[in-house]
Amino acid sequence: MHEEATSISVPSSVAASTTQSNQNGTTAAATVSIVTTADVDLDITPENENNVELEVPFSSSSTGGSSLSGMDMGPGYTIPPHSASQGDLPDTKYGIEELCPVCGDKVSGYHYGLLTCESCKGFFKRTVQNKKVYTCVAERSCHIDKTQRKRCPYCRFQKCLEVGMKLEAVRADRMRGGRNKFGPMYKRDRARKLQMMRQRQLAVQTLAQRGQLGEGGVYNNQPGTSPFANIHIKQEIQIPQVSSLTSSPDSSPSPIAVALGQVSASTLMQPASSQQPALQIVGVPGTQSSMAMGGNENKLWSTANSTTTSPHSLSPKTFQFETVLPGGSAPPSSKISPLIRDFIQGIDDREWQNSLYSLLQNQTYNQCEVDLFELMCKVLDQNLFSQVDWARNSIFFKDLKVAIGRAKNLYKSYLCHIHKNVQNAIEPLAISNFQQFVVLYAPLNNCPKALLYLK
DNA sequence: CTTCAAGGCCAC
DNA sequence: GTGGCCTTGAAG
Repeated sequence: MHEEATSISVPSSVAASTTQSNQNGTTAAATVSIVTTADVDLDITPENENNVELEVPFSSSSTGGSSLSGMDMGPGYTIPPHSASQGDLPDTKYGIEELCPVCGDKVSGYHYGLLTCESCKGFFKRTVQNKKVYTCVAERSCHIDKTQRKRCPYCRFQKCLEVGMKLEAVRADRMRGGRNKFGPMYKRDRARKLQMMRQRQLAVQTLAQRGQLGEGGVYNNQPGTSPFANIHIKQEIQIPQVSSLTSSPDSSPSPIAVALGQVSASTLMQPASSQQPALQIVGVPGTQSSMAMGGNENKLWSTANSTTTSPHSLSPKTFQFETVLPGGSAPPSSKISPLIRDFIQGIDDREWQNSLYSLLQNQTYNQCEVDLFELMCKVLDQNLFSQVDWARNSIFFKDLKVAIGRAKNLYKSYLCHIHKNVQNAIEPLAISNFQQFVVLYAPLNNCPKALLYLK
């Protein structure tokens, strides 16, 4: 599709390192793709060191918001409050009440790679099957929602691609029925969403009990609400949008953010492509773009339609803070709320502090709300990437004979680092110790290993 | 057998 | 061209 080198953004929980592998797994540089799924699965073998896939339970893809009552499940899907409070699954087809990531309409099922509405399914099918080439009369940044989706097919199709609808799922032979290769992905995504929902309910119940029992420190004055809801800091941070090609049903918000109600209603209509801060990744010919199309015919059409690259998805925006940070190592121009400041200053690792400040100061963000927990997750993500990079560049790391040994060491190191640096920062914020943080966090991510490492 | 994600049909 | 509903057929 985009044969020229293209600067794209991907979520920090999706990819790290320098380039992204193509479909054949061939890539010039090492790739670390991180899929936010259930358990830790570090596959770092000598054979595939240039294409390392990590399945880790951590993600910083949360966005703002703190409502627990609405049971927001992330961009595009929600749990009705009544269902959440009753601890039952909502009476919907997928156990969740989901919105189309393209237009916000009600989804009808998985179509071409992700949950979309019937309308966008049909639109995507017609566009790909008929090789339609649209043009935008405006600036290729038209807002797409349920009422305006017919206005600009160009931007609508662009958004379809951005949120992760897959061109290759449209059959060239138009064969009806059957299943395609995405079946297992749909199944896993469905299971993961249900799991997230259950885990979030568990977390809500746990936190509610903590509040009622008076264990929530200074934040237990409202029984039934999350202490994290009270430390939520409404700051406007702008998170860069990411490439469609990195989006998938796996690109949902962080379970912890979901569990703690940090995904606000204002983000529900946002596609997965605009969820989180990103690493800038420079695509190379035949890597990112080659994922989208199948045969030569499609490539021709794709090339002809390649001007559909959305410019607005790359437009940087600055972030804003509410209060000015007095002194410290933060840049003088930044505005940081006291809680964020306290959190950062509580970290006894100068490098970490600086990376946090630079994260806040230098990255380009889309508008969304951010809170302390999200900030922590971002740092943890970045730290994991750093550890992976460091480990992979270590000559001793290559000498480890068993891949799982590497993975365990890496993950253990990661958790120890978290423990060391976050404990002091968390304590003043109502969590009595880091174990409690992990006790909350690990089950949410189906990661009992995290608990083991801390014992 | 059921499920469900494909493509097809057709009123609008 | 759109979008709701129908039909199909491989997978489980």
